[in-house]
Amino acid sequence: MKSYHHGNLKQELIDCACKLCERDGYTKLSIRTLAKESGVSQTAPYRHFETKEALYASVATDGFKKLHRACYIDINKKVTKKHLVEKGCKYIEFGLNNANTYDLMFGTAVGDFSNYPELLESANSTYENMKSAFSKLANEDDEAIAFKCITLWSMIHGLVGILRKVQLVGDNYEEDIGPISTASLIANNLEVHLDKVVSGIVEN
Amino acid sequence: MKSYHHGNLKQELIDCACKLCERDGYTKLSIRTLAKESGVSQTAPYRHFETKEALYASVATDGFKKLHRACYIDINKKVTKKHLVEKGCKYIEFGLNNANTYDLMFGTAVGDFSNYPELLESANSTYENMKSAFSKLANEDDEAIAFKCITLWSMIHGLVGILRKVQLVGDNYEEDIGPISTASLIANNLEVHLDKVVSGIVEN
DNA sequence: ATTCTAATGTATGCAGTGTAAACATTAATG
DNA sequence: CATTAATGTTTACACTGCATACATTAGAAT
Repeated sequence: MKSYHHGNLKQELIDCACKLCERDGYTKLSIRTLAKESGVSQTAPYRHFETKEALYASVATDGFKKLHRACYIDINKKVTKKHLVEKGCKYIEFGLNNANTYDLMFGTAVGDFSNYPELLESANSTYENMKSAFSKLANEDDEAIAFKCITLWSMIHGLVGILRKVQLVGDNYEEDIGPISTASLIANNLEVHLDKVVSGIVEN
Repeated sequence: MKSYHHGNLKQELIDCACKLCERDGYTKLSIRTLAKESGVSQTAPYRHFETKEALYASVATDGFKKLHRACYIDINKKVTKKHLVEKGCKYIEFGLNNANTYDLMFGTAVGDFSNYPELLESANSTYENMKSAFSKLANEDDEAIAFKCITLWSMIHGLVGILRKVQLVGDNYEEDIGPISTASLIANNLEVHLDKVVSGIVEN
C-alpha cells in the first residue's frame, strides 16, 4: 500500500523530467504527465517547483553536473594540452549524445540563471575548471587565460551546435567516399580536429 | 469596412510572429493571439500554416534571410581576410541583437529542416556564401575548405551562445577596470578577437 | 456573364496545459 | 501530546494547438 506522502517526490520528478526532456525535448514535457508518472496528483509538483521554469532549472542543473563530471580535469596533477583536447571531445560528445538536454542548458528555457543559485553554480564550475586547467598550462594573467578559455569554449560549444545541424550543412561528397558530410567527418575525427584548434591557442 | 478575406494574411502573420518571437521568445508565441492581432478568427492561420512548427519554420526562414543579408560577401570582387572578420562580426552582432530569433533558428523548435525547403535553402545560403568566400581566399580542395568553414562557423556560432550567457561566465574584474566581464570585453573587441581566430585558419 | 471550384475565412468543440486557491493528511517540532 | 509546517489532493480557470463542419468569395472554365 502507498502512503499519502510520497517520500522522495522531488528527486523522482527531477529524474523523470531529465529522462523525458532528453527523450522528447523539453517543450514536450508537461508537469501533469510528470505527476502522473510518479503516481501523484497533478498539482503535487508545485510543492517542489514554483513554476515550470524552476523544474527546467533543476533539469539543467543536473545536466551541467553531468557535463562537469564528463570533462573534469584534475588540477592537482600536471595538465597537458592533451588533457584539453581529450576533455574537449568529452564535452562535444556530451552535447551530441544529450542534444535535448544541452538545448535546455544553453537555450532560453531558463531565462536568468541568477534566479537559481544551484544552476548558476553548476554552470560555472565547468568553466572554472577549464580556466584552472589553462592557468596550470600557460603562465599568464587572468585576463589572457579567460580569453583563451572563452575562445576554446566557444569553439567547442559552437561545434556541438553545428554538428547537430548536419542537414543544414549539406556538403556531401558522395562521389568518392560515399555520403559522408564534412560535419560527420569532423565528428569522426574530433580529436584531430580539436587538436588543431587547441594548438592554435596553447603551445605545450 | 473590412472584407471577409484579409488579402495578405500569411505575410502579416509572419511579420507579426517575427516581432513577437523576438520580443518574448518563441515559446510565448500563440497562434490565437497572432490571429487576434491580425483581426482574424483563431483558426484562420491554419489555412496558411499546417502546424505551429510550420509557422516557426517561416519565422526561422525570415531570420536566416536577414542573417544572410547581414553577412553576405560579394564573391565577384576580391575576397580578403578582412572580409571574413568583418562579416563574422556582423554574424555575431545579429545573433546577439536577435537572441530569441537566433534561438529559434538554431534550436530544436523546428525539428527537421528538410520538411521546409525554403528554410533549408535559406539556412544553407549563408554557409554556401562563406564557403565560396573561403575558396576565393585559399586555393584548396573542397574538403579542406569545408573544414575551415565549419571551424570558423563553429567559432562564431559558439561565441554567440557564450556571449549571451555572460552571467554564466561570472569572471568579473571589478578591482581595476570596473565590473566588466571577459565576455563583454570580447564583445567590445570583436574584430580584434575574430581577427586572431581567422588568422589561425587563413593567411592572407 | 454565369457557373463551378478552390482558396480562404468562421464557429464550435475537444483534449491538454500551467497554475491559483482551498482543503486534507501527515511528519516534525516544541 | 499539541501545534505547525511540509506535502499531498480537489477543483477551477484561462489558455493552448488543432480537428471538423460550415460560410464566403476570388478566379478559372464554360
